[in-house]
Amino acid sequence: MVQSVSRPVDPVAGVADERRSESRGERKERTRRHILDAALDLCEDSSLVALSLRQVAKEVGIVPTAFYRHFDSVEQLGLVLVDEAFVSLRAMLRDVRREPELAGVIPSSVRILLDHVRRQQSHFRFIARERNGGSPPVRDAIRHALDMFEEELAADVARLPGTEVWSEEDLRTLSRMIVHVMVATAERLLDAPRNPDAEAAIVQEADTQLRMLVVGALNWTSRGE
Amino acid sequence: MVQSVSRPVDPVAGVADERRSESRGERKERTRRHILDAALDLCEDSSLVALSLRQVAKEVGIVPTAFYRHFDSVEQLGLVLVDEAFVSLRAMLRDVRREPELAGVIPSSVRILLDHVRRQQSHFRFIARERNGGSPPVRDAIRHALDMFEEELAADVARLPGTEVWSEEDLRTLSRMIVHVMVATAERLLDAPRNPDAEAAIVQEADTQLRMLVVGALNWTSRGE
DNA sequence: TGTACATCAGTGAACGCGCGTTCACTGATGTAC
DNA sequence: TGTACATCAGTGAACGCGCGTTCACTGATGTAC
Repeated sequence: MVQSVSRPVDPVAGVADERRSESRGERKERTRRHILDAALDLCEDSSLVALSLRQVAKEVGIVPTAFYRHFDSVEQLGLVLVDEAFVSLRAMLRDVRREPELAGVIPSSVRILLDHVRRQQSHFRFIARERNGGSPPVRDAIRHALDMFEEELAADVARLPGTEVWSEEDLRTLSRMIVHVMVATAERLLDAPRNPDAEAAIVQEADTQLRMLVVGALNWTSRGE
Repeated sequence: MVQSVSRPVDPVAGVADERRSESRGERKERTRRHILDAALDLCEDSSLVALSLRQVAKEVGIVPTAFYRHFDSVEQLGLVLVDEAFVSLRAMLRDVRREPELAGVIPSSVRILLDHVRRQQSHFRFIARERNGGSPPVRDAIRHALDMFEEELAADVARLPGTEVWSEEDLRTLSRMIVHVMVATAERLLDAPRNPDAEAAIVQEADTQLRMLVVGALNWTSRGE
């Protein structure tokens, strides 16, 4: 053994020099992160309910029992992943709000969606998958978070000029459809081979869909006047 | 034993008198049906990937190995379920086409959707779940079937008066959104407690959404003229 | 109609394997003095 | 600064269990003569 210094074997790897300065807490946090990442990776093409604690432990490089130092069960880990995924989503909404020009809000939103889907692929895939396919607790957590997301969006839409005359229900209906288009677009982007042309086509269509929705909503309102 | 006639034990139950007249083929078919139904039931709240062959066999009342007389694997059984579910969906589309009045097409479509979701709950739930959460082959089969479904719908929409001036893309975009609304409505109906008020609210909203879409599409078209 | 043979849906023992969870443990890190 | 003790992330053996799959089988149903 070259590495004969009497340190515990670090399953998570990393450069020795960096390790020297790591506190126990930092180490634990690092392992925790690796467990979360491994779980997200491993359930990529099936579902969290089909993922075993031992698979995760093996991937991380720890003994199965060490898992319990971080989570009570795979399902509890799943709930943590839901929280993390929604942090990603809310960050997206924050970016969308930055667009100052009303006219540019649709293309810029779609752009931002594409950008976030690309960078947070695993989180988006996780939500899409577990929203219907997960265990009831995970499913409920996702539904609840999506509802809140929808409400936030409804509030944003309500701030746009011209919407004052809309009823509460119509506002809600519109923002629900916007969320649907966003979700559907995200799902199609996740499926699309990482092919720029395919991505462009999906983005283009999302753009058209949102415009159609807005045109519909505007004319709808005028009907009610 | 009362039933001392030397017949094989029938795991699938049924009245003795009826059984007497059943051929071997009919019996086999009956067991097969029970396997499919049991699988659909058992994966109700998780996913097909988390379902074991032994659970299914136990539910049906056969020995695990007998499963192989009907299917190669749980996954192959899943593909059969996809086919069956889409027969349900196509039946729905057929019903929708029966509506002769253009004006009534939206409310009648939503009614029919509600009706089919109620009666074919398991199939709808299965598709919603496995569309994103299933194993890759099952997922692909569902996607492919949904694409065909969408195409059929696009063809239906194209037959409506006033759509002649639309581009191929716009037609496709609209029908995709209609499918999205239908899918989303079905999912919400599946979640809704079997409460008439909740169902009515969802149906009402779907109605509004479809109308908004149509209004949007009509005005959209006129922009292109 | 009766007999001899083929078919085949369902049986049941057996296998090796990966699973979640328990438990007592180790030894580096952290802390109190 | 040095020492003695507490903490606690990760270890490794062990457990009983349900899993998919193999195999040789049984005996009612189906068929050919």
